[in-house]
Amino acid sequence: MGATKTDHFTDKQNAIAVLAKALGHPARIAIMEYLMKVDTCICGDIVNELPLAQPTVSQHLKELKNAGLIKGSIEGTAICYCIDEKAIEKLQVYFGVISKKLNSKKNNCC
Amino acid sequence: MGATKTDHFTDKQNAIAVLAKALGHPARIAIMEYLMKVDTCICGDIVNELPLAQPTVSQHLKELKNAGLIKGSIEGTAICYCIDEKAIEKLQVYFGVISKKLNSKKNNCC
DNA sequence: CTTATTTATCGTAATATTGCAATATATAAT
DNA sequence: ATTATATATTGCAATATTACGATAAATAAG
Repeated sequence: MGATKTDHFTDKQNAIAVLAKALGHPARIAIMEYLMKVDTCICGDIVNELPLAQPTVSQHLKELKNAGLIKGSIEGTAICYCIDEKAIEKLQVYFGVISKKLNSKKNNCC
Repeated sequence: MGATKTDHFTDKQNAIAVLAKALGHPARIAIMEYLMKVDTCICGDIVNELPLAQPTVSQHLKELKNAGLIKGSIEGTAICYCIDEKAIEKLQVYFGVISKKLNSKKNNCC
């Protein structure tokens, strides 16, 4: 097969998986970190920052955008990309809750 | 092509990407949540919990294990899987830091 | 030893991802 | 209008992922 069976899981599970999947590539992590570093959410010198060709970077940006992790607004001939805080917030809360639950359980069974 | 160029990125970036990638599938999110829910970190009734065949579940468990997100210990004929807290901790800290930085910046440029 | 139970591995088909050259599109500047 | 600049899209090859049936491996029970 090869196609993910998304319909069998809850919306919440799929939502987290979409975010995680988008971050599941070092280039996209690097893009997110670059967007963090640059104060002004400057655009496509991301290409100069990464060891990848322009079409490849453009594709990674598209995936981050589709997942809702970044936003982009046209700025003349350039495009201004920046992190969508809401997505990061979701991940932070998700792992925060899990982390807290694990600590309170103190499960040392394995 | 098709192969990820991991060698061009930092170890930290690759490490986060590995964790995120492993969680980038709803079945694996569901497995993690099931392991959270069950007090005793019970094993392979995960198969009964998920709408996937046993070999598929086994494969997903292997990927979670390879990524360091879960641990497994043999318990007779069964296997006891449970979450590796350290991995969750890493993710929680990572997104916590980003979230905090974003809040302090209040960047509303896009 | 044989049989059941549980989990892992192999093999394979379907599909997805990664990466880039070539090309298209869109705005800015001259 | 022409040219330069920035980004997106297309097309394609290489590789990876997803899913599962069939089968293997390993322990437990009889």
